[in-house]
Amino acid sequence: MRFVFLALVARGDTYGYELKRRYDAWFSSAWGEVNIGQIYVTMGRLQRDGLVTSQAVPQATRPQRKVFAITELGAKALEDWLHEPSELPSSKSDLLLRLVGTTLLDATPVRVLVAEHRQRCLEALRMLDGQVERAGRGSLTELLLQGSALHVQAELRWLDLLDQRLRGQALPLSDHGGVP
Amino acid sequence: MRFVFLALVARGDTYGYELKRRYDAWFSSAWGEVNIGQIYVTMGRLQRDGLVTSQAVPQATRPQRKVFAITELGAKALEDWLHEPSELPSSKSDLLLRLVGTTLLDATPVRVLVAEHRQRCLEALRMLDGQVERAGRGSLTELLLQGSALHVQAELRWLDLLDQRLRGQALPLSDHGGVP
DNA sequence: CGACACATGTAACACGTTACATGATTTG
DNA sequence: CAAATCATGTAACGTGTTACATGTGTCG
Repeated sequence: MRFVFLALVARGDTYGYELKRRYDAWFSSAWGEVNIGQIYVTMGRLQRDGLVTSQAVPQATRPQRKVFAITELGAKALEDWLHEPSELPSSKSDLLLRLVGTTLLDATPVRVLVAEHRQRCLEALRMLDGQVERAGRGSLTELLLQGSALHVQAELRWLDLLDQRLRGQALPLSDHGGVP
Repeated sequence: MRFVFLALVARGDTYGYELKRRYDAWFSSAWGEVNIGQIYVTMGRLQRDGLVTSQAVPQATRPQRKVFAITELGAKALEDWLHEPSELPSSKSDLLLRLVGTTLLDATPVRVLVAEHRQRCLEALRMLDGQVERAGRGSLTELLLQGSALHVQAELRWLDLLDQRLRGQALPLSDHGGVP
């Protein structure tokens, strides 16, 4: 997130309130609106780290603005970040953690939980598809939503794997090395 | 994570060091070993929140153990957590954030970055497949690794979508509402 | 007057993560 | 003796998140 805000500043000096407008213009339809407080927190941290500077700009009527500008250090950090290899998607999704939890408890209703999770995924997928259609063709929003949809589909496939196991054998798992 | 540890305690009272052994027995092949420090931090927080209690158990020779036990509150919290609807996979993957960053900068080498990202994903997928084969058939490890693989595949599909766009039009994105 | 948009900010919390400190006991 | 193992812990950091405080000017 910090780098997203840094990139937004890199598009031209701004102050917090307009930064929120920029963010929302780009991302609100896919990610929701950003909490204005978070902008000031994040920008404060970026400034602390020397990636941006700020300058107070008084205005005739309205309260003073604090205009942020990216520094050389910031531009370099951004550049570096863009070229770093990205991390793989986290292997610890919320869904996966909960099913792991169920397994650890030897809780029986795994099948039920899996079914419920699948329902929710399907539901989410329907919603995402609806949003995708409403989003402009070729828009960033469309692309972001498609990304989400693909990951939800991945979870559905994973649930299929789980189901196969649950059908095949009584206990789904076995490699815990004998420790209780 | 806190709930994973809580579930491990729910399998029977333990102390930190053995908790690490349990965790590693279940998860190290898919998630790597846990840092021992994290266990004490997490257990401390669980205790602070009343989800576990601890009791010092002196030993003949070795240093004293601090044995954790789950409380009623903890058992309830765990139960509740298991039945909560899980969150959708985060729509803000590291990869996605970086490509968004590239877009915001109007950086030209999007194609290059996409190609590099694809290489890394393919590479990761090969590694995961290798690990899956090495993992026991039907093991938890196998299931976790398959989950990761599916999400990497989702990212690859997303990269395909991106590529289609990059081929189709000069600028990949357009819905930023006209704000700079 | 009161509500609303503009504008900035802070304090606090949760969570994960790691580097480091401490000390005892066993083993080579 | 030195190193490894057992065992516990803490201080600090990074990051995201939100609830709240504060103030001005405009408009109905």
